[in-house]
Amino acid sequence: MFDAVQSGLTFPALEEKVLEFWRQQGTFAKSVRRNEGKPTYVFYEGPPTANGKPGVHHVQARAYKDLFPRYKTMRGFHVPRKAGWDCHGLPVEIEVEKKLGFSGKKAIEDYGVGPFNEQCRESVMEYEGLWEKMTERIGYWTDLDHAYMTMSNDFVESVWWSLKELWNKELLYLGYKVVPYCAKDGTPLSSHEVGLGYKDVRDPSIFVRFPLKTPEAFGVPAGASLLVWTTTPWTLPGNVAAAVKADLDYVAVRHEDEVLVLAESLVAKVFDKPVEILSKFPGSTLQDQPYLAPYDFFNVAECAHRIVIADFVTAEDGTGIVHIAPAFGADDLQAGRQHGLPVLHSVDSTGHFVPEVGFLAGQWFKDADPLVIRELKERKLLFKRKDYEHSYPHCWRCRNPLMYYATDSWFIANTKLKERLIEKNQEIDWHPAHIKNGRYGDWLNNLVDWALSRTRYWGTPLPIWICQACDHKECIGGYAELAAKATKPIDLAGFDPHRPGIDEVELECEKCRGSMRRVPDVIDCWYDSGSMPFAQLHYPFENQELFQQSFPGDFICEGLDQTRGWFNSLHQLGVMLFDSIAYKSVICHGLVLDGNGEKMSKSRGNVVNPWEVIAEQGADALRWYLFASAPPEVSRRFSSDLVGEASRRYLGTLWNTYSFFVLNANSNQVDWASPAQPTEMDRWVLSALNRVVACVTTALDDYDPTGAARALQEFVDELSNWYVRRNRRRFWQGEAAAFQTLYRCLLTVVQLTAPFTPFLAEELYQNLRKLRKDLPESVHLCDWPQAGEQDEKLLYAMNVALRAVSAGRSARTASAIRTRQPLAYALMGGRNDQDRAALQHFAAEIQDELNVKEIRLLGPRESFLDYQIRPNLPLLGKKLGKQLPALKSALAAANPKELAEQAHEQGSLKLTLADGTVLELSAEELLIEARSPAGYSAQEDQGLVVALSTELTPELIDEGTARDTIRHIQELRKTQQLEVTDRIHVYLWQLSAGVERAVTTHRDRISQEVLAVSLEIGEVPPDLAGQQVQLGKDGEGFHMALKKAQAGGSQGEAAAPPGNSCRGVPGGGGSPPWNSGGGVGG
RNA sequence: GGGCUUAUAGCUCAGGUGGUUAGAGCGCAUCCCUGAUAAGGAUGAGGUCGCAGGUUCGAGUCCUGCUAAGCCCA
Repeated sequence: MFDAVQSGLTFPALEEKVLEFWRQQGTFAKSVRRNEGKPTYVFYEGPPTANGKPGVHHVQARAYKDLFPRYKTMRGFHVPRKAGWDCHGLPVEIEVEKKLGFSGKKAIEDYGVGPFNEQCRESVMEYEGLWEKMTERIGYWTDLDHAYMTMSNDFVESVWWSLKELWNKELLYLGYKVVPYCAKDGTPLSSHEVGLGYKDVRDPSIFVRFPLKTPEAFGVPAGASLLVWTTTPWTLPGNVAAAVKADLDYVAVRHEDEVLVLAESLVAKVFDKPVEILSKFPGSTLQDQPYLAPYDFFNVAECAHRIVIADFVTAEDGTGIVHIAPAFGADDLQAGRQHGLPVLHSVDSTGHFVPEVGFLAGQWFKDADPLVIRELKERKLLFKRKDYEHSYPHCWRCRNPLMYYATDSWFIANTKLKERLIEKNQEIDWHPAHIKNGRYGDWLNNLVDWALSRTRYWGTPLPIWICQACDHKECIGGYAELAAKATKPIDLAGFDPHRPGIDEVELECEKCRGSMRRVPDVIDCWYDSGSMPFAQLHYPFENQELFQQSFPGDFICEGLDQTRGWFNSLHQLGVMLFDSIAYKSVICHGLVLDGNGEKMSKSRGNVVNPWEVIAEQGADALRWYLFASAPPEVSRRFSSDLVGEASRRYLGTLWNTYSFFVLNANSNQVDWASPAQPTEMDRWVLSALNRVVACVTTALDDYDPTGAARALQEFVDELSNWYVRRNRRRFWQGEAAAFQTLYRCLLTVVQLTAPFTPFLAEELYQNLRKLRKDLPESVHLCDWPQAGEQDEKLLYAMNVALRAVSAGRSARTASAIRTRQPLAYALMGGRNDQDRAALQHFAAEIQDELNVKEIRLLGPRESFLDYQIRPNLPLLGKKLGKQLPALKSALAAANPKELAEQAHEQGSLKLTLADGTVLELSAEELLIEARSPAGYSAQEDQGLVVALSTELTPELIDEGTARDTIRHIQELRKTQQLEVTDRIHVYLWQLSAGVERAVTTHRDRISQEVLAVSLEIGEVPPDLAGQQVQLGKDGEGFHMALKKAQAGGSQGEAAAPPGNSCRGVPGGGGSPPWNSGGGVGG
């Protein structure tokens, strides 16, 4: 029938087997192909760089990236999945530099850009093999054979096309960008590199006088000066303006014999002694006031050396007046751009002062501070000087302090489309939702133009050529266009668009026939990744129709840190090129932390190797943990133990249930064909199944993998620990309805779990499919299950029953009477009619589970019950407000039993408060709950009362003893390693009086339960070793022995009832007498 | 320095619109059950719900401030 479930098989080994099956069957390709022609669900792969080894955090992203496409495939969508690799960028260059032992651009240029870029090209895919292995092993289905690569000619050409589109829309321009710059190495540093080199240093901070030219204009005495603060004295020769904040208050003060202007709130900090305040005005008053520049080495147009308004000015340090040198600060440059100020490069790109700066010419910028200070002091412009310690970035290679420096850069004027970008962002379905108007919304609101240039080597070359003669500029949008305009022929067959080859290509200027050369920059590699929706298809040179169908994408998923990275570049390019969003839904996942909650990083050495976890727990376990443990956006701690825990709970339970099913299905002749009459339990579990189908579907549609996983987990737990456990006897007896029900549950769960744990799902499915050859050859080729009807009343009733059982077990424990000992009856009461009906409905299940012979349902007015009465706060809170505390104390003082009776009889009751107020309350406004009656072992849960009668009769004691005996014989069967189906001869002797009575009375039952063909009482077997059994009670006990009966012997009379065809299933005769309890009282 | 996020049991996490005794799993201790058995169940210990104020009859939940951690930006 079904393949026997192997014992001792581990999940990792099973997964390897499934992988082989998928490989042989080509299951992934089939799953994509089967929905061709149906609506497409578009997934975009955010390309990783394969020049590092994949870690657990990569597995995390890939788990989600796999889940939703698998789900959508089962929902009938066509889901092509193209892999991709990010190839360009500084990280690649740095890796190669490390390998070659280089530091700085000069070493690269000496080595040769050509050979260097060749090294980069190879390095990019250094660990491709490892990535592919990992991708396959974790079951991430993606088409690696047709992966896009951002360095391929086709990809680069599409990027060029898009740049030309922007060029034609006049969105590309040349400007300055302030970058952290190492003057020694002659290179800008990435923010990552800057972060590597912070050091605490001591720098001068100086207060300088900028004499005002016309202070009378705003009522300040002639001769007054601005008091300006700076921590970089060397930038003062580049000064072009002073900035103030418009809504900050400024004052003119008299200090000794001079008048100084500064922010009011900083007066006390700047001056040691009290000063006289002459006048006060907002910063806006100072706008455009001219001042005498500290230096006039440059011939600056009229626009400079005046006061400007800037938002970034604060009143926290200094004087509230900021010196502006646009060449040496991002804020400065921004202010300069806003107010049309010139950029003075008083220091050149090697870090030395230019010849124009007289006394400083040729000085290294950082050595100039003391010289400037001395010079200012001589000219009496220095007001005061302090030293201060701060953390300042240094070059991680050469240890020299960095210079913030304005360099030439090409920009994308995306701020022109700012409103549209913000508008379109509203269409994106962000997960978590707060990113939309939080982190990403803020970013868009504070948008600045995108600096595209990178003065590096390994990247997409910027396709802009400039005429050496007339400065005419041209942007090239494709290779054919390039070949047509190049002065020398280009062989497009062997063409490489990368540096340095492309640098050699010259064009003829269409304006002056002069020679045009390419600007040497490469572009920001974020632009590459943002281009992937069209560039992966070589659009518009090919695949025009395909692109129309696959843009925008339905779903993308990357780390939260990509908000301003890939998520942003995609959105920017989508809006700028196509006036569209680029993706509809996005999951931003959090970080994977180590077991101590620390970020995993190479330098800390706490990176968990995913291979170890996979070898130990398996890929499904790892995937399941990632899905179930926390929502994607939450950073979670990670350890192999946590994965193991999640795996035991879900995978283990599901496996157990499946294995139980197969074991029993194989040892029975189950009638699978004819529809069997379901029991109430069957109907319940099928309702619960429908509920979980609906729940998982809704959660996945809402991109909530954790909600889906947890619902699934809860159902599997209920299925195993309630449905299967309650129905074990039905399975032993081969009852068709039970098998058909469990089969349906397992098959459906296997389909539901297929996108989450694809390996286990496949393994179970292949075996379950043996019954139904009409099913597809793989679970991943199945349709997603449809949710059928749910019987809400039944679901509610079972919930009540489960709570009653739980309370009953609790009462059992408290009674100190073992569960094997049957009890005469249990009293049960509910809060309302609905709960009481539920208890009645499942009385048989409850009494069997608790091993009581009868359940007596308590009516609402049982006189011996205690009651507790509490206000129904959601109702009364609104009605009474401040009177609530008085009501509570009145209720506490009253006799709850009398009040309950009054409420039951009249439907309402009157209550007198301490202040004499009489309140009339309806029954709904109070929670009247029965409490445990005295004299019983009772437990109560939210108004549900379960009280066990603890009085034992001799008959009950005998039944208990008989069950004890059975239990010990079964134990002996196990220790003698008999098969479940083996028949036995049983010998009992030296029985105590109680045992003898019990065994004699229940002799047939005992025989049936233990599959005894004979049960000898009082006879010592001649050649068998006996075992003594001591029952817990005083002196009760017996000796026992058993031996296996010969097959084909005189079996049957005691064990299997005539006509029962099942092959040796314990308890073939149905329920034992202690489970056939009486009816339901009440 | 700014923005966003997070903070609940030893660990991992739940706790719509404020409401009654703050829950689950794991771990620990004790016990029960036992042919799904390397499972299952019960009980217990373990919480000032990060801290401090405020609003309210009532705050884990709403408001303000602070602290810590993380991410992004400067």
